[in-house]
Amino acid sequence: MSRWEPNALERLQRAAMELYRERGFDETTVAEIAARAGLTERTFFRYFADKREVLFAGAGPLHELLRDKVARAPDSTAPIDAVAAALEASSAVFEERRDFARQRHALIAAHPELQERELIKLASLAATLAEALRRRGVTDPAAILAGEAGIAVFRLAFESWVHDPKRRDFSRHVRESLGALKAVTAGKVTRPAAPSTSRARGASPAGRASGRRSSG
Amino acid sequence: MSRWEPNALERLQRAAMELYRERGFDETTVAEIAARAGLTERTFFRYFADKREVLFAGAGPLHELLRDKVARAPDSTAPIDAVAAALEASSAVFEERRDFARQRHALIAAHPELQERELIKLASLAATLAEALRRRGVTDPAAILAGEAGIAVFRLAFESWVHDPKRRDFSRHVRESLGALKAVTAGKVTRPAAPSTSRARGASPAGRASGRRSSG
DNA sequence: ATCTCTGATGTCAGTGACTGCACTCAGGTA
DNA sequence: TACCTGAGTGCAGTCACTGACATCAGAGAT
Repeated sequence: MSRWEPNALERLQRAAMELYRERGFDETTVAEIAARAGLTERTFFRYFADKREVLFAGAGPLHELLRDKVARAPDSTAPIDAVAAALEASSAVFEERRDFARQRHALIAAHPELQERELIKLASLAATLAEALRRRGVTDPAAILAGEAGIAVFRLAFESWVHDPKRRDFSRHVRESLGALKAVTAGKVTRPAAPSTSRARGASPAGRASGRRSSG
Repeated sequence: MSRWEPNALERLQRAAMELYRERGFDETTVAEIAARAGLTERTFFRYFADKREVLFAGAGPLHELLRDKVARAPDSTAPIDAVAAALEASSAVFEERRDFARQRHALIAAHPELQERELIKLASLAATLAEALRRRGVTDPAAILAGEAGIAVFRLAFESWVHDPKRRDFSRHVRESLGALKAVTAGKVTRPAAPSTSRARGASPAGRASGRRSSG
């Protein structure tokens, strides 16, 4: 038997998530989180750098997974496709905890200060992807841009996955978003033709959200 | 004669910039900034929501410029190119204050908490671009992705512009970065051939923009 | 000339995030 | 037995940020 309950870190994360959801991020104090976890404020700050970080810790395995998948892509694979394959492979990570992911996403969406943290974490993922590509010999503007593009795809895919009433797999949303990105950057997407009966939103395989030029 | 010195906001911004550069962001207190501007801490917080915001206020005109340029692009222009045209048009804004932009950029690069704020401001620019595209009739996954892609281009262009020893125009860096993005998302960039004569193939118009770093 | 209203600023007294430093104490090891 | 270590605690302090209220020059009204 040890002196303290085990899993202090997980207890803190759980307590924080509960309290942020119950009464809001701003209305929750760190002391309250610590108390619910059976610890003190001082201990909270030993585990997490600040009040926001408690929602973002633990991204290490995701970084490793992406690094690994990019490294293992066939030699002939283009950078953007190696990145896409890595993102698709991360599907399992999210599918496993769909509900948690949704709750966390809603929380972040409601608080700008949490969005800031989310964005810098995503930038860090982009950097991981770029670095993995460099190890494959991809040179720099391309490596950086493939990483950034991958994260743009990831964000859009995540958003539509979270809200997908059909609960289709995350990897499917990644493929659709990538298709949409390729169409957009190829200049294949334009304004709709004059009558504009377009159905907004949604996310088809995305390729043809297009007509061909013109209209008012 | 008015009761107070005019331009309180500008004085605060200038004082903050000076102090952050002189002794670092963390080592500067808001009270010190206010004092240097001849005001009190309380007044600082009337002008800026927090200690970071003083470096980011005043983005309104840039948003308006981008919105306007996207709106005015010819009907036949593809979304990604309308966005690129808007970014190129913003060149003047940066060229006018090259030194200030460099100093500010160095400051942000050295402080993660400032990067967070920078990222959310860029996300807001992406949203502005996406909204301007929607007004042109572009539907949603495409509008969002064109906005995000534009910001990825913007970031890369800004970075290489700031470090460009040849001091070429910002708009030129935008064009090069856009070319690199198009090559990457078209899958035209791959690892170098076996003998590795470096220089990734197919990065056509912009492949070798900003060659800081290369491969790994 | 005085009156009043307004807007920019100041004063003051908080709250709570975060930090440095010294301390406790069960369990393992020499 | 004595010592060390690792996980957590206690405490005092700094500073970002806020709400409530006070001040006071100048503009316009009377």
